[in-house]
This record gives sequence, structure tokens and C-alpha cells, in this order.
Amino acid sequence: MLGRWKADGTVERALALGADGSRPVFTFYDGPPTANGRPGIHHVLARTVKDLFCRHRAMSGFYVPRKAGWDTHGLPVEIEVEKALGISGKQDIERIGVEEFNRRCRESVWRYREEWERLVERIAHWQDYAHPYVTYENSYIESEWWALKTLFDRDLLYRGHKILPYCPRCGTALSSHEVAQGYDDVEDPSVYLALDLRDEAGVAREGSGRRAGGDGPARRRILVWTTTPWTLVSNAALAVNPALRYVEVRKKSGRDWTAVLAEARAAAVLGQGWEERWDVVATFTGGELAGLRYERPLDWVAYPEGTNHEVIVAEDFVSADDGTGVVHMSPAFGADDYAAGQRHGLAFVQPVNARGEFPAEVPVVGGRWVKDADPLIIEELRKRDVLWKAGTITHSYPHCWRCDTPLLYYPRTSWFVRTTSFAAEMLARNAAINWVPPETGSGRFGEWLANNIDWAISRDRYWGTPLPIWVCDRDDSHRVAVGSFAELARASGSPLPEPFDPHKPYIDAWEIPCATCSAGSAGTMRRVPEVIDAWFDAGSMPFAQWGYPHAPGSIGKVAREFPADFIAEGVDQTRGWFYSLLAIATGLGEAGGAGGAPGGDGAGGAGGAGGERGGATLPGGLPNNGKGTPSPYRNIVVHDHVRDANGLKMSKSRGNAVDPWAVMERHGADATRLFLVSSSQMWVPKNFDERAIRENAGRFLVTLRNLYQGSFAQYANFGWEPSPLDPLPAQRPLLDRWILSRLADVESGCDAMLGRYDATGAARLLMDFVDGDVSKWYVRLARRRFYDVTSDDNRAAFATLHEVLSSTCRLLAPFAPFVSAWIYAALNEGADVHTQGYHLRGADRAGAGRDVALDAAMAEVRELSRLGRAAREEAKVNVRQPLARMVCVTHGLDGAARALLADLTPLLAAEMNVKTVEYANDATALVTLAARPNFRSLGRVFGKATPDAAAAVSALDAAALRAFERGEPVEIEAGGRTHRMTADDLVVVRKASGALAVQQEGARFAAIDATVTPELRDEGIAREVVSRTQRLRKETGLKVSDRIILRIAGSPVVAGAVRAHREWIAGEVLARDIVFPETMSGHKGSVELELDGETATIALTEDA
RNA sequence: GGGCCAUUAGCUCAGGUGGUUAGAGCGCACGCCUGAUAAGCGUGAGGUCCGAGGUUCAACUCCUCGAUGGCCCA
Repeated sequence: MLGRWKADGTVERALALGADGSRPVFTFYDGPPTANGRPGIHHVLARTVKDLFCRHRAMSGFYVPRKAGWDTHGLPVEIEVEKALGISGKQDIERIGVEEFNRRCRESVWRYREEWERLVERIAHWQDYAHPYVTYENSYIESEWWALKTLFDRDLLYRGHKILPYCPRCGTALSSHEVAQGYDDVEDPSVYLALDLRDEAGVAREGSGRRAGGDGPARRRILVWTTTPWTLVSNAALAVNPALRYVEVRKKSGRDWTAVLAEARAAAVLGQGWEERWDVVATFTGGELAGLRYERPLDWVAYPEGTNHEVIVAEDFVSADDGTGVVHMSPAFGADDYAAGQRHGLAFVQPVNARGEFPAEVPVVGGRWVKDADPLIIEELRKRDVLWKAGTITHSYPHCWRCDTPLLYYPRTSWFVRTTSFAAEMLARNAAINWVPPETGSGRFGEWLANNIDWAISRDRYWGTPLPIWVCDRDDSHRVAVGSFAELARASGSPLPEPFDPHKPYIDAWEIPCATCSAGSAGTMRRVPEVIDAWFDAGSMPFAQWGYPHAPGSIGKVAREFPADFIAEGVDQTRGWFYSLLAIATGLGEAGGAGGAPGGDGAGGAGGAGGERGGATLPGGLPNNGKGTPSPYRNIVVHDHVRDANGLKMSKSRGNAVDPWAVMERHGADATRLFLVSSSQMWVPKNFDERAIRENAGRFLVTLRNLYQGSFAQYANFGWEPSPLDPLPAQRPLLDRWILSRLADVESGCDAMLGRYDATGAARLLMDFVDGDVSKWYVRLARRRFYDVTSDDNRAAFATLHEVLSSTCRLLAPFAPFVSAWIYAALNEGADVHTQGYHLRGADRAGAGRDVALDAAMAEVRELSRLGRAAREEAKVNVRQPLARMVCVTHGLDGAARALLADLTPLLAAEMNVKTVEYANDATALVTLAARPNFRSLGRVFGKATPDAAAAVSALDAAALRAFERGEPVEIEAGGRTHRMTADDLVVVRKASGALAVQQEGARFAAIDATVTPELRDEGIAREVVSRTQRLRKETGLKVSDRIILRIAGSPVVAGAVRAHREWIAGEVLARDIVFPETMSGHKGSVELELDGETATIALTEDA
């Protein structure tokens, strides 16, 4: 198929279908993968999901733009190159030179591109890889510059501090991804301090606290816990939880001081049974403690002027799970601390250098590595009488994954997008997104948004989109953001070189005369050194993939294709791409609402605000194309990860990663795709067991192929092809109408499920249909009709099977594009299934819609035959032995279905190989009635007495039940209460009794009369002879149309049976004659038979 | 350390709002079929519903605590 597609340009044609504006647009955005790692099996899942829904929508009549993309910037790329060069850390990179380093990064990105593209082709992920967006290309970067400038101009981009995990040995901050690799259990100090509260306006005097006795002692202390004593040097505040209860306690043995701590921590800090040794002299809420002042433990470093310090603040993050419920705050060394410091204007003291050492001028610990300073600090605290107790604790702490140095949380200058200022808007937009599954949107993502903090987008690295902000060397408050390359040329006064590379180090050479400075003493503006977070690259793709707004035509493109109707990625993207898309789109706002807040109505799809060149009049936001919501994606499918067969994460180090190529080789792309979506819902973690591919999806595909090759193609050679001579569906036999009805039902079911992004449901529905209805029932029962080439009935059977198989291919195409294309083309003169409509509606297939009554009747027949077979099994009479009669009791059919059941009875009789089928009623001796109680209904009435009531219902006799069915009142008594039965309270079941072989299930049963009369026996023998002869024909290698002479020798019983059914046997096995020689001895190819205790020998010769 | 999700037959999975007999497919066993044959059909055996408490007349289902695995944070 791949070869044919390539030769025909099938993929390109399909992708372009409707691009001329003839179809409504259904936009897909591809989350860009990095090509500097090999694709794994989880990528096959991701690609399958993307392809599947896009393909379905394209087949359903949409134009589906799906531009591929590559993520090419960022730390992972840099690390890859560092490894390749055998270097580590920024010093090494600077030594090699940024120019050379970035050149290698640019190459490294494409290391596996070819493999990626081959895999994508192999799994038939139809996407435009010929024109991908690449995040390092100039037009992409320029587009981001526009976005960053837009944010800057709206005061949404600012410079601040961020506390980052930092490795003092490598001199670099680590990303969260890197930090996550380095957690390790270590033993750290566990230090409790008792700090003096200052005697100022106390809470007690406000009357809000409750004091148990006396005026309070002279000395009041508050208990504080920390595992990083070295940060006490920069202590600025203490934090309490406003909602927690705190107690002030006094030791019973000594009355000279008190201590304050969280009530919930008292037992842990003061010891079990603390109430016996301590008096509670007051209780407060954390909120009441806020505002109190205290003495800091160490005064080695001065606080900056005008800052707040040595004060108790209330913060929600303080927990009662460990420590004392009072947290030591050092804004320079903790993210929570820093945030609180911002809120309360706390002193920012940073007495540690970039190597993680205290400067020499700090007393006691000067020149020490911070961790080595801990013991000295503890000793100092003891001397100063602020140490309560000191011990150690084992907990997990992050370390540098490269050099194993403990990381410090360290303040770095960083650029931020002020996402907090539009967090509410993001939440509102999120609420309009259809998340699949919904809980990811409301839960994981929603909570993340609710706790949103400003987005730190700068990185002190090399290979990334440079932050286009120039700062004046005279006054660093003079800043300008550059929104396009033309603007840079204009501002700097020098034209762009050819070629122009906006990456480091070249971009850093561009200088701009400062326009803000007064004339004559103008400073020079230089670019800030940072590059930006690669997530900003990814999140900019809705517009940057088209070079919006600079590139010609990009404004129209974005107007038409923003926002996406559909995206699909793994859960790990929740805080990554899903967030960056939403944050950037929300921050940029809409172009129509001139410079203002998002929410203006926009230009109603015009999207043409501003000229496309010139920079000065670039649009101030993204278009609103009238799709109703400005969220960058309207539907999102979140899939989980693929784990190994034992449920463990796949990883290189474990060696359990699965090579997708090997899987393709062994099972094929179709089976793999189908397995991945059908085996379980994609949003639960999937355990990947290769054997399961074969057993499920693989077997299904084999069945489908057999249906086509073995049942259709083999006989289609006899000359059938679709024609107006075929009977209309309404004129076809019930069996045909039934399978077409089922097909119509499955079609609308699959279409609806894919419409709401339930691929697993659709796949299972379709697979059950093909296996259960088509293969196990329709084809089996209709098989004989395919052999008789001349009749109308034969035409009906072929037309029906052709329709069923063609439609199945269309329904299957999104899941298994190869087989479905192959079979469809074979059935339909080479037509391409992928450009067909997915779902044919009633009008396209006259008179072949859903027939509910027929479905119900056939379902009943199938149930009865299942029970009937079980009954035969029980009676030990095989199916080839004809029997006289079968007696059934049906269940739950309405009038229309009951009428159809009568019409289907010949089918049931044939399937059961019985002469007659009777439907029994209550009067038959075969049936007894019994009542099954409905606990749900009875429970409402009887409560505790439900079990008794149920017993009473079960005890009702047949007479009472008949009366009940006639609508006469029937009562039961239980728990001292009399209750008149309603239809909800019980189900009347018919049970079998009598002499026949009976199987039943619930209220339905089938009984077989297993009596074999001599006539039936002869017939059985005749059928047996036919069966063996057919086998013999096959073994002899005869064609199905070859004529034979059949010879039979055997007991009188056998001979009699054969004579009695001579005509029929001859017809079945295409025998010109049946002869009965005296002996078969020596006849080559003769076969001994044992027939129901009799023996016989048969042989055949071809009749030339 | 915190949050979220999962745990049902040997395997992969179903099991609205609690209702007494917990289902399906595969695998397995046994049998059937032999004009789909490296196929097709049927029957059967397999389950302390992860564990321990609790709520209830009634718990796979609700609550609490724990175990294991996963994800995301720190």
C-alpha cells in the first residue's frame, strides 16, 4: 500500500482535500516533538491518536489542515550536544565558543529526523511533513518576537527574581525536568529554634486571644523548625497558617517563659503526654499571631533600608504536618519564601555567592560552603540561647544529576510573563475547552491554572529563541522590545546582513542607540543575554507556524485556522504545551480589541487589521475567527503513557523500552494502531504486551481478510459485480436486511463516538460487529447462497456482503488505514477509501436503515440457538444429526419483533438442524413459573425487612404469578407490613421442566427432543457421508466444480441410508453416480468411516 | 514529602446514581465443523472484585486507613 500511495501521490492529495475553500475547516495543531531522540512506541500511540481523528474528520467532509512541526530549541538539545562533545557545563561551552556550540545544536536537532519521517510514513500518520514548521527558523523566531513585543507593550513581560534550583558547582540553574532526576534520600540537620517575641502590642491585649491565667510571663518565645540552618543567616520573617490553631504553653516546673507553636504539633515537638508537663496559657489562630514581631536568630547581615523584617506573616502554605507550624522564611532561598516576601515587602538578604559559599566578611561562617556551615551555625545558636533542640532527619532532597552536588534554591534574575494578571481569563477560556477525559481539564489542568504563578520564560542558556529586549547601558529602566527583524534594522540603523541569524552569539552584537535618554548623552542599548523557554516556542505555534504577522498571507492563514478544533498529546504536556498555548493566546488577546483587554468582539473573521509589512501597524493580538471561543484549542484528547507488559515505566535504563520498528516488523502498522486504541481507553496508562497485539487486533484483521478473500473474492470470481440487477435491500432476505440494519446501527455508532473522541468505543463496536455479526453469523448462515451463481438470491447475498465489507472498510479506515484501503480498492475498482465519506446515511443506501424489531428478533434467534447448542451438547447429539423438534420460550420481545421471529424460525431450525421449532407458552407442561425478587424496588418499601420480603416473593406459586401477570392484585407480607406487588417488584421467570434436554438462561430457554428415529438416523448418516466425501474431495485436490463418481461399501444400515438419500447426496457432492461395489479392497484412496456405530468405506474417482 | 489516577478470571478490559448469579475477548480444557482451512463454531473450568476497618437491610460500587504501580509537583 505504501508503494501505491507514494506512486499515486495519495497522501498529498488527501491532505489538500478542500484546501481551496470548498470544505469547512477542521484545524489540527501538531505538538512538535524534538527530533534529537529516537521515536519510541509511545510516539506510535500519540501519532495514531492524532491521525485517527484527523482522518475521520477529513472523511466526514472537512478540510483538515495538519502541518507537522519540529521543536528544535532548548536544554535537552544542549545536553545532547554536551554529551556528544564530552563536555559539561557553561564554562566548557564558553570555551568552545557559542558560535560553534549552537552550530552543533542546529545539526543535532536533525539527527533522527529521517527515522522519524520513516516511522510516521510507516504508521500512516498523514500529516504535512513536506512543509513543517521549525522553531529555530527565522520566520518562526520573528513571529515570537512579535508576540514578546506585544506582551512587553502591554506590560505583561517584566524582569524579576525567581528562585531556581541551582547547582553551585556547575554554575547553572536546573530545569524541573533535571531536578526530578536527582532526588535522593539524605540526612540533614533538623533544628528547632525558640525565638524571642518582642514585647510590643500583643495579641492578648487586643482581646482576641484567650488567656488562661495571670499577666503572662516576662519572656515569650515562638518555636520554629528548619532543615537548612545556613539559611537562618538571611531570615527575614516567620510564617504561620492563618487557619491553624496555635497554643502558648508554659512548663509546669518553671514559670519564667512560655512558647508558642501549632496545637497540632505539640505532641510531636513537646513529646507524648505534653499536657501533663505543660499548661496552655493561651490559644490563638494563626491569623491572630500575624503582625507580631520577634528577634532574629543571627544578626550577621544587615537588612536593607526600608524593608519589612522580623515579623510574623500569615501564609496558607504553612502546614501542620511537620515542624512546629511556624516556618522560617528566607526569601532568597525558597520559592514560597520569595513569593511571601513579595507579598509582604520582606527584606531580601542574599549572603551566598554563586559558588554556594558565604563571603569572607560574614562572621563565623565566612568562606564556608553552606552545607559545611551548618554545624557552626548550630553551635552559634546554642551559644545565643535560641536553640531548642537539634537532631537529624532523613528526607529526599534534590541533587545535581551531573555532579551529585546538593542543589540550592537560589535567586536568579529572570524575565516573566505576568500570567497572574490574566489568570481569571485563562480559567474562563479553559472552561470552554472540551477535555477528553474531562477530569484532566477540571482537575490537573484546572488546579494548575488556579494556582498559576507568573511564567519565568528566560533561560541563561545558548540555544534558543533570543529574548528581543534591548536595555540601555546608562539606565537599565530604559528598555525596548523589538517586534520584527525590520524593526531591528531600523532601530540599529544597519541593514540586515544576508543571511541573517537571530541566534546567539550574532544577535548579541546588535546595538541600538537609546531613544529614551536625553539627546547628546544617549546610552547604547544592548540585548539582554537570555534566550527563552522552549515552551514559549511550542506555545507560539498557532501563529508562528505561519510567520504571523510578518509573512505574506499569514494573517489570512491564522484567521482561518485559529483556534485549533483538535489537539492531542500525552498527560505530561498538561503543564507544558497545553499551558503555554493557553497562556500565550490569552496574553496576546484579540487583534480586534485595539490594545485593550481580551474579550473584544474582534473583526469578525476579517483578521486584516494592519498592513502585512512595515512593522508599525502589526496587529496587536490574535484574530477571532468567529468560532465562538478564543481558546487556542477547542477539543483536546489527553492520552496516558505506554508502559511495559508488567505495568512498569519504559526507560532506557531499565532496558524495557520497546522498539517500534520491531513491533511494526512483527505485527504491522494496522494491528499495532488498532491494538493501541482498542485495548483500553487511551487516557489510562497502557500496559504494552506484544502478544496481545496478535491475539486481539491481529486476529481481528485476519478474520476481516478471510471474510474478503475466503468468502467474497473466491466466489466473486464466478462473475458477480455490483449492478442494477441486484435486488434492492428491501427485497432481500431477512438475513441480509438484518446485517444491513446492524451495519447502519454500527455506522452511526462509530461516527458518533469518534465525533465525541471515543476511539476505543468506536473500535470495539466495529470489531464486535465484524467478528460477532458478520463473520460468526451472517457469513456462516449465508454461505450456501454464495455458491449458487445464477439466482437472484445469490445476487442479493453478494450485494449485501459487498456493501457490508465496503462500509466496514470506511469505518475502519481511521484505525487501520492499510488493510481498509487495500480491501476497499479491491472491492470498488481501485477507489481510495480515505477520500470516501466515513458514514453513509440512509439516503445513500435505499431502504437499508436500522430495523430495531429485526435486530431484537435476530438477537433472540441467536440466543436460542446458543442455548439449543448447549442442549444438544448435553444430550450428546452432534449438530449433523437431524432431530425432530425444538421447543423454545422467548423473552422480552414486543409484537413487531415476535412477528419477525416467526419469519426467522426457518433459519433457527436450519441452524439447529431440527425439523420443527415450537414456541411454548405457560400452559405447556414444559414450563413452570417462578418469581425473582427485585431487591432495589423491595428495599425501598421494606428497608430492613427486605430479605424477608424477597423470600416471600420467591415463595409465590405459579397460580399467584399467573394471576399477577393478568393484573390481579397479589400481596406479600413481611416485617409486619402487607404490600401489593407492582411490576417493579419482581420478574416472572419461566423455568424448564420435563423430559427434553433443556438449557435456559434467565426467563429464556431452549429444549431439544433428542429422540433419533430410524428416519432421522438415515438422514444423519447421509449428511455424514456428504461431509466425509467433501473432505475427501478436498484432500484429493479436486476443484469445487469437478464431478465425481462415488463408491460406497458398508453395512446394510449405511447402504439403506445412502440409497434413501441418493439424489440429495449426489447433488451435494457433485456425483454423477453413486455405486455400491461388493468390495473396496485395493481401491486407492478409499477411506474407512465410522458412522454412529456402523462402518462404511467410501472412495471417489473423478468423472472425466 | 504533597496531590491525582489505577488495582476486577492466567492476560487485556467492561461493570450510570449501592440491590444479592460480577461480565466479555484472548489463553486453557473438551468437543464440533471441514466449499474462509497457518481459518471457522460451540461448551466448560477459572474471581477472598489489592488489603484492613467503617456506613447500610444490602458494598466491586460510598467513607477512613494502608499496600503496590503510574503520573504530576516539591
